[in-house]
Amino acid sequence: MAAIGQGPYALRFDPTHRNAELQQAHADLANGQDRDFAVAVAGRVMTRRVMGKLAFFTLVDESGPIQLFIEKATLAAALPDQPESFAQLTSLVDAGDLIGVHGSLRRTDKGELSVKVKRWEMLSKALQPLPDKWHGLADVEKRYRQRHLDLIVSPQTRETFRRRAKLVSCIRRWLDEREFLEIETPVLNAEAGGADARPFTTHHNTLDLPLFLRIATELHLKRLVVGGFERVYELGRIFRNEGISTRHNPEFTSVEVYQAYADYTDMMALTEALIAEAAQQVCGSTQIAYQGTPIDLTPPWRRATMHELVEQATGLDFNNFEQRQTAAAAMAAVGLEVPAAADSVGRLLNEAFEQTVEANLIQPTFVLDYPVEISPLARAHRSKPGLVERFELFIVGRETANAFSELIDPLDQRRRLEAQQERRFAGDLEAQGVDEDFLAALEVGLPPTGGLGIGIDRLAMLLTDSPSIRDVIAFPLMRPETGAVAEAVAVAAPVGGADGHSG
RNA sequence: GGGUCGCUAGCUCAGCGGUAGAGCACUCGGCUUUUAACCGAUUGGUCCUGAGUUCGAAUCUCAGGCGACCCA
Repeated sequence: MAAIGQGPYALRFDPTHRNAELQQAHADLANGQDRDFAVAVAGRVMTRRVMGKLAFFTLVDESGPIQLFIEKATLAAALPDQPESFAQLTSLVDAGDLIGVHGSLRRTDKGELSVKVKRWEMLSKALQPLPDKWHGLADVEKRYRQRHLDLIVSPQTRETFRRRAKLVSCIRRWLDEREFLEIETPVLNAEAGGADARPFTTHHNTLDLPLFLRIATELHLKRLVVGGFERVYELGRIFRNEGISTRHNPEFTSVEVYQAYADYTDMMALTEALIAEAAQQVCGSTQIAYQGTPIDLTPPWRRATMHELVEQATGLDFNNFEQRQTAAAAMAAVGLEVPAAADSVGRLLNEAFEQTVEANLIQPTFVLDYPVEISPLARAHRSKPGLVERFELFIVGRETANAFSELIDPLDQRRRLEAQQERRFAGDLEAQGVDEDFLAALEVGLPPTGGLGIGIDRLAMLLTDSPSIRDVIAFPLMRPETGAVAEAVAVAAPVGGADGHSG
């Protein structure tokens, strides 16, 4: 590189066009014709075809590819003082390098719109070769661990993350337009509440304080509603210390929405409208396909109570059961498992639901009216004893949203959280504790409020037709490869006081 | 947590008890209409790790690592 008087890593370059713009604007150029139109484009060289004094490269920018028509005579005429420009371009530039070129347009005899190169410069030299240009990255593990390579060689991966970005911005826009205010709440908390899940733990050095990463944004958002913000939301990352599967990543993204003076029926309407709009924006239709199955997201969606669905699936009417033992016997009689941890009729109902109904809810379905035992933050149902005003939305058998008429009675809330805390003391690591700051806020007065949480990753899977949550998370959590573990431990252990850039 | 499968060159893969291979990429040479360019030559290896069986192990056995999928 030194031989041609420039370094391998340029400072900057000014492209005049994106490749796709050129393809579109000059679609009328006939085969074999030149167009004296000055352009500069930049991108990554993906393929090279050199044949003596003529060469064709494919240059890809974010918008797509364009061919470079590289003719020795053209380069020599444009740069009479640099007779070696063609030889340098064809010998020094490899597939994978980022270059910028200036030239005019020409459509080749074979019909490929090309930039006829007059000048070129190396913008960034690649030291590592690209994956196989034909097969790409087939190894799933490498795709996740080296996502940058996956993005370079897989248009499908690029499209997935474009769609995810569009989904997120669409949700924010939709809520902003309806005067919901996005307020960021703490990730680090002394108490992890708002959901049943094991939290990650960390530690604040100066305060010598154990802290938990949030498992939900619920409690803080409701405190903001107490404070007078009648419509709030937060779209952000939450963390749950649980296993990894095609549907679970330890950090994932949710949007929680709270609307004062609303109840769970209002949240149902909101959920339908928001997700239908997102599908329309991201997929161009509310009728989509997921892994070959047609999914119709056109509102209104099916609504059914948990009791109805379980009865349809099993023949068991849980309204008839007052004792756990009776319900357990009935479940066993129809061949369902009866876990010991499910210590009430309500928990058994939920078990029966999970075992027999959940996976079959393919089309969007609102499942209504959950047992109070598994819903400590939801308001008691207005007419059904033992139940709460709660729904979960299922699509392709997966829980995609969860909403309640929020529990606003501070005394009832305290009793519910204390019951949860007892379960925690009894060994249930996912049970919540009592958050006194939250309860104190409720005592000031939370208006009647509807609350909703949507799992962004699962929605993104649906709208990008992705079979695994890792396909919609750019850098999913992976166990370090062998060797990296010992190294990481060695680096982490002895450090004290050096805080890097955070000061 | 259990089961199944995978791990060989930078990438995609073959080899399955007897000298570690192919295509692409890289390097060199040739070529003015290619687009998986082509032709010729060269180069490239911790066969995931360790132990065992064997005259001999990428191959068989065991243990471990990482991953994928299914189940709980």
